Amino acid sequence: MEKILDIISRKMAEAFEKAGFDAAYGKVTVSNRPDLCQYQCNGALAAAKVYKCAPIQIANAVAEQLDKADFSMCEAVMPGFINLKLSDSFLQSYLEDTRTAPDFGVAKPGNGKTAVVDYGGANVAKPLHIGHLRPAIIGEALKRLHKFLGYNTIGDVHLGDWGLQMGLIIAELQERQPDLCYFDPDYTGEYPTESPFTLTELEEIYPTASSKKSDPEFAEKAHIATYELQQGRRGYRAIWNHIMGISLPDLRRIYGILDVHFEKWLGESDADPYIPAMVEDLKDRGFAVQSAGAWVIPVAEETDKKEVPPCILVKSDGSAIYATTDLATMVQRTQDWNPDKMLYVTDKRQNLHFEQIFRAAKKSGIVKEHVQLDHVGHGTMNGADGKPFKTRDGGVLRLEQLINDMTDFVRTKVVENKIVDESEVEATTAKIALAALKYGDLSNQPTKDYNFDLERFAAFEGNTGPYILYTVVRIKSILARYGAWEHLPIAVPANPYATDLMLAITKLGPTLEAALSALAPNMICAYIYELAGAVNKFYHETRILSEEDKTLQAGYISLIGLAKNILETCMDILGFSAPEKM
RNA sequence: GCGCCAGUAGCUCAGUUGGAUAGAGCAACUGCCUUCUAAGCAGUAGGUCAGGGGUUCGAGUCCCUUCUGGCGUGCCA
Repeated sequence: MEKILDIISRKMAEAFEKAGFDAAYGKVTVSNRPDLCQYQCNGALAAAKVYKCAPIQIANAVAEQLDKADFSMCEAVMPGFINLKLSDSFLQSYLEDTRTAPDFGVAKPGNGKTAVVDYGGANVAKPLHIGHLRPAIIGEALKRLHKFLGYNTIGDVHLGDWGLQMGLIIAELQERQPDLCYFDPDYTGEYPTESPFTLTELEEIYPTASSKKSDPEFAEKAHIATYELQQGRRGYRAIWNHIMGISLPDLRRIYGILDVHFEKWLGESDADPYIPAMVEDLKDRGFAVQSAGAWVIPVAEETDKKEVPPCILVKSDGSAIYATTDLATMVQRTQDWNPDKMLYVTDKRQNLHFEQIFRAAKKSGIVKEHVQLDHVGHGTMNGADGKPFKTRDGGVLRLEQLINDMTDFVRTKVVENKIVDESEVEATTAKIALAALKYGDLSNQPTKDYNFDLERFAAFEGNTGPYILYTVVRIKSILARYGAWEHLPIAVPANPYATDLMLAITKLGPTLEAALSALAPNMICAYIYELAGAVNKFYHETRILSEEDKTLQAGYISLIGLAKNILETCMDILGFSAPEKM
């Protein structure tokens, strides 16, 4: 469906042309003075300069050319704005088209193209912590947004399972249990299927090892272990398998609670088979050069305002680094999926790294020129006091603990309100808590740091996830009492609250498209907040179930039904959903 | 040093192609439940958009500059 602004702009452009001016000035925007009009055109102000006459004269001439059937108001006002209000018939017929079209008539710019979203960033051997919340939530939302807008999407968790961290664990394990068969280079038998450590132990081993990186002797051992693992040393691979076997189910479980689902559970290790050939090829074609003992790809460009260091392909000790696995992953993705777009959702501090590998990939042809590469660098989540989020003892807060805290907080309120039966408390609580958590995060711009304030996010009033859910629940309640409503046409006479709601509904398509091109789920949050507000105002001012004019009542029902469907669609893109009652 | 990002109401934040009177929420104060869920709605109050220059008919938005804070700056991810 053509967007409403495009339709009006087209009509405005025609009017400009008829009045003897360039059609390009006919662009119409949503009014920033809703008290005066619904839409406005500022083209006459810009045109005045070129045509050397007063903007108001142009505005008047243009306004006269507009078709009065489409507008209940079109007037030129000083200094030269053209203010517009749509006619009821125009708006209603547009809304009826929206209601009946598939996916509300939203355009599908994806058009079957493939987008890979790389957004988990979880490290095996390490429990998910609060730092993993944002990439999971933002990535999931961006993936679903792409899918809704017509992309074939592939979400890949891209596990951190191949770097120095694995060497650190192996080195630490060897110090603790040097007699294990995994460390015996002469061992040729089968390795035990049972892991020598539990999940809990593993979660303690890694941080301990990591804290010993400053010890040169230990660091050396870890580097060697990393190298040998990557070279395929049997015993180390066996340990690696144990780590994966223990970690993955737990990662899946936590992501599952967040309703975050990956199509692919690949990791850095899966890129490993692609590394040798890729490195050889890059050397052969002269893209990789030796520098300070390492092989690097120079990626600095003449136009750079800053110094862009080369992309390190092979470290001086011969092992792979994250740039290596990331590039090899691009090789794999291109080969297997041939994507048109690759998105990386990680902490914004990795921005330079992605700049480097994007350049290296484009320059060397690993990724073709037309492929869109984007790094969605998100900010840090801080505590309510604005300082880095720490537990009482100064440690990093686990993601699961954060979810539990939110859930406990919400559960108390759900129980107090006594709206749902005891048997439904947990399910309702989970939905509200998830909405609170996700909306609280996603409503911020991805790039910005923000302060996590549990009570504020879970507050049952204001601009929060629960507010959106509550709006949907109210509509559901009315619809359930009314009966079948899905096929009722949109037919609501002029009424300021209904009109505002209808205007809000027409913004769905433009909002989703803008969110896609800006990679900004916060735009969708702002939209559903506006839409929910319009619903609640309408709800407050209109008696629906007690309306005696059945035709009018059917129109009301159809309108709120459409609003509910749109809210639920947007919520689904953001990754949460409403309960039946709350 | 260089580079990137941020600075908007007491607090947390919107404001994405430069437009009329800078918007929400929280907190404060005031109204509205015998009527579809008051987790709601309506209202009051709160701003030299960090400071200073500039471009423009018009700047929170673009350019320059200063200040403050955060981050990055070749073998961690």
